[in-house]
Amino acid sequence: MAAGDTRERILTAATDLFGLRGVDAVSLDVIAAEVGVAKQTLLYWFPSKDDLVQAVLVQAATQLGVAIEAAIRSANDDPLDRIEAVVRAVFRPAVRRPALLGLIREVSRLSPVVGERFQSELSPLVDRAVAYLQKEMDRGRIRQADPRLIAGLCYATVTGIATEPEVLRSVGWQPTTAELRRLRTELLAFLRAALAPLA
Amino acid sequence: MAAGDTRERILTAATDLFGLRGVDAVSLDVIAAEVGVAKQTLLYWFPSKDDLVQAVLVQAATQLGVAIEAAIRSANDDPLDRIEAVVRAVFRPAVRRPALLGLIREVSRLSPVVGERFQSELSPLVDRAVAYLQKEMDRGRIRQADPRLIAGLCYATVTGIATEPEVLRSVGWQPTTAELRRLRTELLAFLRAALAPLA
DNA sequence: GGTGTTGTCTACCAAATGGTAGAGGAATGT
DNA sequence: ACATTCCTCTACCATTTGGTAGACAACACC
Repeated sequence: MAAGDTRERILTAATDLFGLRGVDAVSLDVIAAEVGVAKQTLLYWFPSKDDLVQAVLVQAATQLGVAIEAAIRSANDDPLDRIEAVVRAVFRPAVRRPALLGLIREVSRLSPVVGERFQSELSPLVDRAVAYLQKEMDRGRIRQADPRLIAGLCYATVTGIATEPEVLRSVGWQPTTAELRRLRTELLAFLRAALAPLA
Repeated sequence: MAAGDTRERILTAATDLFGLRGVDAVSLDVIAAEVGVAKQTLLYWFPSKDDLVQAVLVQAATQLGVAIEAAIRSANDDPLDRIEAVVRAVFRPAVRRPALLGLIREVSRLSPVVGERFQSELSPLVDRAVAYLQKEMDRGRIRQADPRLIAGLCYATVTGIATEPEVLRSVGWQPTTAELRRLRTELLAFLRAALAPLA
């Protein structure tokens, strides 16, 4: 077995399970069983459950950051196009692995030290986004508003819709490929309308 | 002590604690301590934790339904005004007791039977909302789109923003009264822009 | 006064949980 | 050949959790 392989597999399984059922609801035994390894092996790679949670969050934040970075670089200058590119970049992995965003929702419940660590990992990204929104508002290319709250609202919309399929199911939506594309289309139209400068 | 008082106090404490920390993270002992009563007293009123969770959810859904119903009746005919009234009605209790919406987010993780019970409690409300959106789209008073997904998107935005104060804190937001009003104002402007018919 | 009924309690339990102790196998370096 | 380091394991433990058993007091009904 290749070195580091076990660690990787533990991280993957933990990300899926934590995101799906919540950190508290998933025991080390369950993760160990999923990976096919003894519990002590988990505790060898991650000395405590908190350490494992933190590693999962940091990895998730890093992957998210990379995906967003790439999306921004490849998009054209128009802010709505740029935001659309970011949403597309986030939407794809969020749907393929709903665990990832679901996990972020958990941060508030974790021990403060883990939460702070995660937040410090993410805050440069957030600051940049807010500054960008402010700049484009000044140029009149998106609707005038509080850029901090606009960032929060966009985040809430995207995260909420990507992590609550059961809510959509309650309005008769099914997670088929076609319906997923439709959802993404509607989400983007929704955000464009919400952000476009008033005519 | 008045009859039914204990039961009421258990329900209230359980709603707060479940919504704040998650169902799995809150033990019966903690709830009992919060209420100031023995654990067995909880299990007298609610034979199992699942029963307690279900009671909490049904009560929350009922209260939500009543608040929305009242808001709709008192609003004027314009659909955007009507939606604003509903959001205001939901926003107020959600902020005063963030537990309530936070709990609804938990439904997907609970035992299927509890989830279904809750959904059947809520689905008439949802169906009505979707039908209403469809009607107003046909009349051209809100933007043409899939009414089911628009309902989901509005829900995701409101719920997300009301239940994730730590996300807002990461953009420098503080939960003061003034900031709360500002948040509500921006949320309503965001939704109005997202839903208004294209010019 | 006796006989339920209702509501609360103390005492207890089996299972699950996060974590410790330490053995052992397999590479690797010397 | 031997020691060391790396990785995984079995065995165990203290604590916590949801839940049971049953005592006890207050009250109602007759």
